[in-house]
Amino acid sequence: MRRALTGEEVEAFRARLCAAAERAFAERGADGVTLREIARAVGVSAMTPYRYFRNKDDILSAVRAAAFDRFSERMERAQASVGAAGRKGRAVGEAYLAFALEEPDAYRLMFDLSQPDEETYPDLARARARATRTMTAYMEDLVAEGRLAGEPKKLGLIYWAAVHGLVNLYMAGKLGDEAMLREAHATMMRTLTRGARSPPRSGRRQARAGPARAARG
Amino acid sequence: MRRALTGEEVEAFRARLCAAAERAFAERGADGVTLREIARAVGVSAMTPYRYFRNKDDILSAVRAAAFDRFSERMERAQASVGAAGRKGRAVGEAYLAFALEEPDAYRLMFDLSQPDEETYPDLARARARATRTMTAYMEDLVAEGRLAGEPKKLGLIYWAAVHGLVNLYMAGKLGDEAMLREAHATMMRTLTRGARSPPRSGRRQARAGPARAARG
DNA sequence: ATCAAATCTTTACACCGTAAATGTTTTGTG
DNA sequence: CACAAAACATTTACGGTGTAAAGATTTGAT
Repeated sequence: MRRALTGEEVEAFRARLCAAAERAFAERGADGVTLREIARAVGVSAMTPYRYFRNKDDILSAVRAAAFDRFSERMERAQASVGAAGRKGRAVGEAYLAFALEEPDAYRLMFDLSQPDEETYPDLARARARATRTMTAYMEDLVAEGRLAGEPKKLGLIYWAAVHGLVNLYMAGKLGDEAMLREAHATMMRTLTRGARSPPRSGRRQARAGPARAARG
Repeated sequence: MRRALTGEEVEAFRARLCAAAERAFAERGADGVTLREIARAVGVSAMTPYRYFRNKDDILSAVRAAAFDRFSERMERAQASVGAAGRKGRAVGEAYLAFALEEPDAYRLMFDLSQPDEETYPDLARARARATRTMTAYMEDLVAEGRLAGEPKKLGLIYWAAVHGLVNLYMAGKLGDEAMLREAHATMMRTLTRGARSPPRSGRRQARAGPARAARG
């Protein structure tokens, strides 16, 4: 019988299809893209992609998962590249912005709420969960060192949500140019950090050490 | 010749089409909806909607504009319903959350970045601009009263962006249930407000009066 | 050489958006 | 009343879509 493709070959072809799909999505948006068009770009007949992906949503979810993974890797590298916990916040924030600005189409795709439920795409769910973990992980250090007060996970989500919202508004054209985005981001980070630094009742400078229990435990 | 429809009649029919479109969008998402299906729902032939809207994007943009207007009205009512500027922040924040929770589909549609550029849909652009104004307007009062320090417009955008991001994460399923969202929202508001309250270098309680110049002009 | 599985292509179908042609109703004019 | 014509609505037509099913082709094992 005809030799079955090795796992590597299959992966390579899936990657080629994904690459073509990614380019197409970047140009024409998720729903403006055609499976036939992707097939043409790869130089294969219209139905061949169905051998490698269940359907169009499947290929889309693969592209999205890959984007989440690139994102996570970048965030993880940003965290690893600085030693002091106190500088991780800035490093992560800047990496986040850099990703959104360098890969706006990927970013849009990642957080596009109108895309199908990811419950049926475990790879996408996994990639997304990793991103969530990455975005909240470094908060543990910051809280442990007493630089921020609160529940680390919740704090991480709040920071993440805030920046995510800012990028969204920027992409919707409500924030002017890139410089405005950067300035708003800096202000936002400063504001959040100042607000999360001290315990609720006292305005004094926060001591450097101590577990700094959260206000609402 | 046949009597021309009055403006009211035209508007009424447009409204019926929009209502059907809105329901359809809510069930199947913006791109999963068919013009023919909308026509069927209204009980009219497949091409009739083209008499009332240029094309599918046109009807979609009308639905989105209407959603923005409902949103703006709600925010404006929330601001008008409280007298003291100091309570406007909470009122607006709660109204925002209430809208997003009561009309999640409308909310999703409003902020769907994968929808076509609104440059060609002036009604949508206008409705969106009104929402932006509404979301930043009450910050003027808060800064004028010395409750917050900074440039009001930028502050407003930051608050808005933060809440928007939180709702986005919630809708992406990253925030658990509604109670989690509300708690995260409360924490976020508290954190932002504490961070924006005092001038940068001093931890002392902010005086009640005074123009409170922003840190960066 | 033949077989049969793996791979790829072609065909087929229902549906889509929408342009153009066609039909239908209503009303002012003769 | 007849009728032209405008306004409104429908039908038809076309190229494109996602994808199921059938057909064709390749290729290692026998």
